[in-house]
Amino acid sequence: MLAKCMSVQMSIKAPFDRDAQFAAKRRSVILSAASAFRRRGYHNTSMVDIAKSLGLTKAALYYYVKNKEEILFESHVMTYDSMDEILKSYARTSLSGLETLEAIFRDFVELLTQSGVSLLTDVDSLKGDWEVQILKRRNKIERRVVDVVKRGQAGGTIRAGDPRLYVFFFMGALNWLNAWYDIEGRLDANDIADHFVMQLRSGMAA
Amino acid sequence: MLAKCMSVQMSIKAPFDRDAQFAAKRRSVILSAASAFRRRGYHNTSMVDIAKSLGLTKAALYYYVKNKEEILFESHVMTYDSMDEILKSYARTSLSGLETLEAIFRDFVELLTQSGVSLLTDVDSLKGDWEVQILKRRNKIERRVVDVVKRGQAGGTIRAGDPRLYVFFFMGALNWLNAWYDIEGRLDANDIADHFVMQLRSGMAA
DNA sequence: AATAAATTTGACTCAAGGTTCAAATTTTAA
DNA sequence: TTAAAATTTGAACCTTGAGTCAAATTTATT
Repeated sequence: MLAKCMSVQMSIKAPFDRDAQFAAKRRSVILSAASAFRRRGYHNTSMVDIAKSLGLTKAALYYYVKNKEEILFESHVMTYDSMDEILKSYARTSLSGLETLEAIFRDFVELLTQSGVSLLTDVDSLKGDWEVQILKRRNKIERRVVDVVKRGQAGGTIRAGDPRLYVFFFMGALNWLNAWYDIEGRLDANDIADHFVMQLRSGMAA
Repeated sequence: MLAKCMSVQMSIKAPFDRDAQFAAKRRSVILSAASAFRRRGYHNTSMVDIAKSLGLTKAALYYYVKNKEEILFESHVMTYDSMDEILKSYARTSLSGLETLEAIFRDFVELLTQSGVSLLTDVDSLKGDWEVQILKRRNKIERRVVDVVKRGQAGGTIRAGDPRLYVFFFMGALNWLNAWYDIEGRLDANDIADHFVMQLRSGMAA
């Protein structure tokens, strides 16, 4: 924790390596933990588990992180950052509403199958402000996707119906991915993405 | 626990009330807990919480139940029992594959929104044989639904494609229901069922 | 009313696992 | 080579919550 406090004052002189290395290690702590959370769940993953998978000791983790809850929080943040970026990349697209939705959904599926990032459901284990922040971000993302659906409906590419229900429906599919993806090893990530997008399209096209 | 052991020997003489009452109370312990698990998650729900919501003391719960894990196990069992029943009721139907699937899905949605029963995701918190049993039941149900999809494909009512992926897709939607249903109070359970079935149909029809 | 069975409780034990910290070790820079 | 900073550790601490049990209380039976 010292390192992080120092870094602000030292950043003028300190070589970039320092901070970068610290950040990289911190990041890998969170990613490694996130992957364990996804498979075994937050409460079934102990700090010792996380530490061992990195060749460290439990105590060492606290050099990078305030506490276990912060790890959960940060892993959510990472996921939402990636999703925000995806959404942003389609902000001024010339694609139709439906096409945009398809593209976003495909990127989401790829995000969750390819990278280590995962959609996390243990929001209830976050307390107070942390929980609030994460729920806000989730809502923000859902709202943005809902807007795309509305655009598609206005433009006539997406069928009528409560936009929120459309979004909930396929966000659920996305979420469920975590429960079986790495288990059914024989399914190819691309096949999944193709199928899901196909089902999204035929389920929503006007 | 005595009561349960006795009941076997005493069942000849004992008035039905006794066992029935015990079973009813045990059942309500499990239902009440399941509902809390659904909202807050298994690990965020303590035995004290469960007890309080029934006007009891933690210790009293152990009169009806071996331990906390058994509650989780039994609540899964209850859900799967209900689903089995739904599946069974369409075993010898004359409906097409697609129509059968729609009907099943509608019943599933209603099961999860109307009754206290919930689809539970905390399987990882079950250990050893208990986990195995529950996973077996889940697989069995998924396999049966997959069979319906295959039947629909064979009969030409459902489009081609990996049947498992179809099932995973809408089982995910079903599952995600738990995450937002009772929060968004303004959505009517029937509207949800209607929408979901509509999206299922248009997403899978040949 | 009296007795037995069923049900509930308060007070306790116990283990798991998150967190802390001073000391040891390693890395970096002069 | 050496001193300061960064990183890691072992050994404890501490909180939470599951599970136990003998005793108290309630309910049913004669």
